[in-house]
Amino acid sequence: MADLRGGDLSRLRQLNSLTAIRELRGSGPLTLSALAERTGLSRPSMKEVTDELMALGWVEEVPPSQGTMGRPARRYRFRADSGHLVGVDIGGHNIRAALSDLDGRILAETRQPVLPGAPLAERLAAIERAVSGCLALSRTSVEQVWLISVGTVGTIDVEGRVIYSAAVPAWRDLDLAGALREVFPCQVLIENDSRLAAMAETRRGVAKGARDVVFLHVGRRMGAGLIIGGKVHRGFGAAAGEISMLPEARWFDAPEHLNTCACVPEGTPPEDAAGYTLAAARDGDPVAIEAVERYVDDLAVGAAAMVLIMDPQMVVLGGGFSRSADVLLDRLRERLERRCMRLPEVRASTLGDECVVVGAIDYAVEHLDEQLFTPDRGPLPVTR
Amino acid sequence: MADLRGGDLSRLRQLNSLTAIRELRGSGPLTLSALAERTGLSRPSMKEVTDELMALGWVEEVPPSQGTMGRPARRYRFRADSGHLVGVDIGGHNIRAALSDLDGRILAETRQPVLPGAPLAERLAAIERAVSGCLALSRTSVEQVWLISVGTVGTIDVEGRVIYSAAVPAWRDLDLAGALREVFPCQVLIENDSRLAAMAETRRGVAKGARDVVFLHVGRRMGAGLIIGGKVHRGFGAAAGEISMLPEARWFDAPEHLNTCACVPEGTPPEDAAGYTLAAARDGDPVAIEAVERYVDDLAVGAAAMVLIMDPQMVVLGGGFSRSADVLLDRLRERLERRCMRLPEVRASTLGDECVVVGAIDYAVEHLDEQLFTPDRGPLPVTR
DNA sequence: CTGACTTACGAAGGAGCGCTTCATTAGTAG
DNA sequence: CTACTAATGAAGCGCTCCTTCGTAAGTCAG
Repeated sequence: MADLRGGDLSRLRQLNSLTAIRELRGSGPLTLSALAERTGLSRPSMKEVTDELMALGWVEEVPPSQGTMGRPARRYRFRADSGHLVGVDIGGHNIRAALSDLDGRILAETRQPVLPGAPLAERLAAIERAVSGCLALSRTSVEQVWLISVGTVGTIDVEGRVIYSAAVPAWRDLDLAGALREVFPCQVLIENDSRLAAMAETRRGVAKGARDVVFLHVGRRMGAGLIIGGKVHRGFGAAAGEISMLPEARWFDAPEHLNTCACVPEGTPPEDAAGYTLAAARDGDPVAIEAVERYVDDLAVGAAAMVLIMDPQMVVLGGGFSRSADVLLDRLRERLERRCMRLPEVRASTLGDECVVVGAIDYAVEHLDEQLFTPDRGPLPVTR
Repeated sequence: MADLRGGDLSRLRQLNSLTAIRELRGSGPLTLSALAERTGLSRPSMKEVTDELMALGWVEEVPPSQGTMGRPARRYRFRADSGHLVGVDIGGHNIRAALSDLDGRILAETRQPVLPGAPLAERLAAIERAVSGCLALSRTSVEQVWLISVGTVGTIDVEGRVIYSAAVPAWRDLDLAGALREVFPCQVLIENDSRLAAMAETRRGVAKGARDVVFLHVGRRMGAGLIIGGKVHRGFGAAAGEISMLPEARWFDAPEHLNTCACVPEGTPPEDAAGYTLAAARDGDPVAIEAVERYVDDLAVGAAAMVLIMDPQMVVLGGGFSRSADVLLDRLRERLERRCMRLPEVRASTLGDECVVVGAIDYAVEHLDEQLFTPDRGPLPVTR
């Protein structure tokens, strides 16, 4: 039930302006006639609307397309460059940042390595360096950034305070949103990284267009993100997807099967062990295959729980181990098939390491849209 | 992002009419001034809207309230009696039906006993008897019924075809919606009964107002229904909530702890065994308590999985065993607290056996609202 | 290069909806 | 009976969108 409310005449104009913007955002430059047809308005009215939007800086004219019959029509397009969005991925070893326009098109990316045990101040400084780097790369000033969207491990409450973070202990109880707001003069959004990755996959990855998606983060730690009805599902206490806490789901220690496999040569750094096992399994090493089988056995229990409870359209395998999806996918499918009523599609992430940053951007775009298209908050800033 | 679309001037009127209807439905009879204030319109405009709605039969005038200062204001109210809704609960042993007005206020209820093994035709006949009974009780003709909403065990696909039903094998592959549509000349909705019970609890039961709710059906069979964002969550293949299929969740055989308890006297009919055990546990029988502990141990695993994955605001315990909620609730809470990051509220259903019928009615109301308040489908039938 | 054709533009006039304003009406309080 | 209160109903205005028309700016055929 949409939040429709009638009202003044001016409200009707507002509604029409917003539909126009939405159409322009959705499909490149459009002529007046095309816009009129899509929005259902007459051409003269459409003209008035676009004139207003141009004056406000939301829309601009582009050169008419040539070679058509008849008088060339003016074309208009959404000014995606009238503002910018920043996405940040705060990982254990790396901090990634990306800058995008208002359509979520990525303009620049940077990465700042950081030691897992680095103190708080150092981490925050690295975040600032990563973001500034992006801005510098595309010659954008920080005032042009409308929204910063951050993904990190752990659970984050509604106000952007970190509740719990196993990977980055220093994060606990930190008012992350507040700390970032002091550095960057704009709105700050914080979300769990698995949820943002899930978002990215449904917006531009392998699950594009799906409404209900379960994203499995398989890597040195296990995590999950849910998309329900096309939107990120946070849960009442922002703790949705934490199935790895349940011993019976057998997720928490699952990676140990890969880490402690006998096939891993002595002296291998612990963070490379699992990767080695997966590679060995691909090459047919029976010991490694045995370890992978046991790993997927465990992975499938928690995954089946999520599938049975949610009945999603698709399960997406992401995170570090998803590089070895060829070794994992069929095995996971086979086990899910056995346990679930209806086997959803099971696919591997296509976005790789950028998954979370890109998801942060997509999350920001969604947030922006929501502000834009929610009546009573009115078309946002004007002619920046 | 609301489904806002601008358009014609008449569209604005439509929007205003709908908000007026919504306000009137929400809070009893209202005067013009009150309506105007709530919708944001001016009084003269409001008058025009209500005149139109009266002409269409959606709204009627009621006598003005007396004893107020100044000229008594006309009062208007939504004509909830201008149409009717029917809810049906197809259980193993009973078929319940209820008739309500368009606000979901229940006007009549009936129950038809039916044998678990009854053939298809007999069951359908019982449904028809139950519904006709309701109509007769409140002297309503079948033409006045806008919507029939049915709850049943098993999974039902989008078109109303039964995919799977453990309790009623004859149901399998039956086009239930189609069969009912042949008998009743109106729209037919089919849903899983646990989901409808969940709906009832969030609409008028113990979880009223909550947006994310997990409903646990505890009884001779186990089931679950999810409410996410205030709406029933079906899942992509209408199979959401089927966690009892997962052996590791330990739900499927959980009731056996109660059924086969040594405390149950020989000769007790099998359907009463669990109830006996629960009652004995309440009275302090240590053997029964032991069985209940084991039962809740199992129940808590699947429940914890749902809580960890969804992070709901509330868990509602419903179904036959919830009559013994006093024996179960604290034990369940204690186990969930141990397993989950954040313990949601855990409460017992307050609606009892009528849960599913009432939920069916609520589901019908929601469906109606959605049709009503979704633009482009326009205010439904006129002056019935 | 010219004329026919196609398509878009822009201005003018009209209808619908909501707003404000003001005199009128129907009650209660003293 | 009079003063006061609050709703009613009618009149006039402004905004938004619509339809209709003549005009402008291209392409295409000869």
